[in-house]
Amino acid sequence: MTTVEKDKKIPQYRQLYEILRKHILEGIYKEGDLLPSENELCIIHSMTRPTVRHALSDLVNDGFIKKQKGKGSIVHQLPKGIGILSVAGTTSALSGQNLETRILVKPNVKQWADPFMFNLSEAEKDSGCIYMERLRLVSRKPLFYDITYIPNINLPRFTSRSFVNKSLFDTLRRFYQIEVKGGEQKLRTISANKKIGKYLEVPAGQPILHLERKIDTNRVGFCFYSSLYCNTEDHALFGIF
Amino acid sequence: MTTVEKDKKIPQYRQLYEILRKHILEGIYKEGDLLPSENELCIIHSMTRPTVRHALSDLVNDGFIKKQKGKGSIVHQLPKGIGILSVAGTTSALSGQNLETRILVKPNVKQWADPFMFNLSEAEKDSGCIYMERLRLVSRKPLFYDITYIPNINLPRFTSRSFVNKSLFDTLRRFYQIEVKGGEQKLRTISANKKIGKYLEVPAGQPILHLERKIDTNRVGFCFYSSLYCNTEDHALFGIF
DNA sequence: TATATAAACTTGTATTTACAAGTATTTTAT
DNA sequence: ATAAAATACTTGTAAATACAAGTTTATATA
Repeated sequence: MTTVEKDKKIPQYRQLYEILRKHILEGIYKEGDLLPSENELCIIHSMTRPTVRHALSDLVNDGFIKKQKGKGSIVHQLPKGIGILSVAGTTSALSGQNLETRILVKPNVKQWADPFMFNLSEAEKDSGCIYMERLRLVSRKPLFYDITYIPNINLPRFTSRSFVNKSLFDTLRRFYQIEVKGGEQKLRTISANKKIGKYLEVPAGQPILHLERKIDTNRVGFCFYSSLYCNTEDHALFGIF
Repeated sequence: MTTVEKDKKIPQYRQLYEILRKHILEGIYKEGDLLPSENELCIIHSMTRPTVRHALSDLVNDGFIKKQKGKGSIVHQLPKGIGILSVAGTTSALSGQNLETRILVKPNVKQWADPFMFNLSEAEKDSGCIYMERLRLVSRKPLFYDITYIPNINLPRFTSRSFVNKSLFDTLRRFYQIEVKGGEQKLRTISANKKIGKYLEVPAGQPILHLERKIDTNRVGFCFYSSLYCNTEDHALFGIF
């Protein structure tokens, strides 16, 4: 009963979502394939149709499948992602193996920048922020330069954790039970300055994509923030809407 | 009973979605406000909770509200949008009045470019495409340069319609009963070349955001495509995830 | 008065049932 | 053999119900 106990708090629709998502990413269901019908999924996983439909609805929103009335759920293979971002490789497919994370500035407590890219609550301002800079590389080439700002609220031992080749999201989820729910982002293009050019290994003046993102979590009032510079020369960012 | 007949085919959850969306955009519910509770909405609109929750779920996905367990649905005012895109003004708020659409190349039937930015089906290739170029201006300043590709399948009189200051989406919906369901997009940054610089009124070499988008509709197998160049100097693109 | 407790209210999850509408298949009639 | 009609299967919409869990408000207690 341990497995049941472990999954006790995870909703059924979420469990099914994770299973199907995993199967799609593993290639068990390939692009264009039909998923089992909703009624079949009900029987297979001992759920009712609304529960199955909740899982499928989330898969649609995350771009893994599209649904067609009268036909079924069609797999819509997406490029692999980095965190929330999906990256479409123009040359080679992106896999976990040629992906590397390098820490430029280790997590340390700071004051918030003023003005900040998003409006901060008083509680956030008062508590200060944990600051870190990371570089994401794909096939040895730097792709993202990411500055992360996390409110310093009830995150014991956070600054001493290692983030090399580990997802920040995973760390937050594993050690602090913080789940990413969604967020908002602003997109701009800028010309690489000296500093960004150095990190992303591009000449100054090259057009760079700048994302400012606010990331919401399941902890009420707890968001974190990211300023992300991306070189889209070889890899386009990919999104669905 | 005409109004009832007119809305006969529109699902109840969609009707509620449209009402609440309108009220939020009109400012009846302002940022941070709580919407009526789900049970109140049930009584007000004579629906059951699953129907109300369907509407609210769509509003969450489209970024109009966020929900908090035990509290309610909180309005999350977004910048006004252009088509699917949301634009965040850095200087002044964006309103419908200072928005202008200019036709650069009137709709005309063409062959598809080869290679095309997305994979095309045989049916799409055979039928050719309707091509048009438009410029979107905000406060007299060009913001988007948009090249649109629409498969020439069963769209009588399309090339003779006017699109000045009219949404392409509205035209497709009104005259052809085609509704936009969603889509996918690739984001890149480029340096403005001479042509794009001329249209967007920026010096050549300026960083420009390039979006390649495939837009799905309710007509099975019918998508259209857009290659969009955006000057993000004054207005950032805005998105939720 | 201040604090702890209880109640009321809110959204989240889940089941069961029913029918509508689009798609695919099978059967039937020509 | 072909075409039309019927059938089965699929997703879409919707109601009624129940309980869990988080938030707010009201109440009782110290």
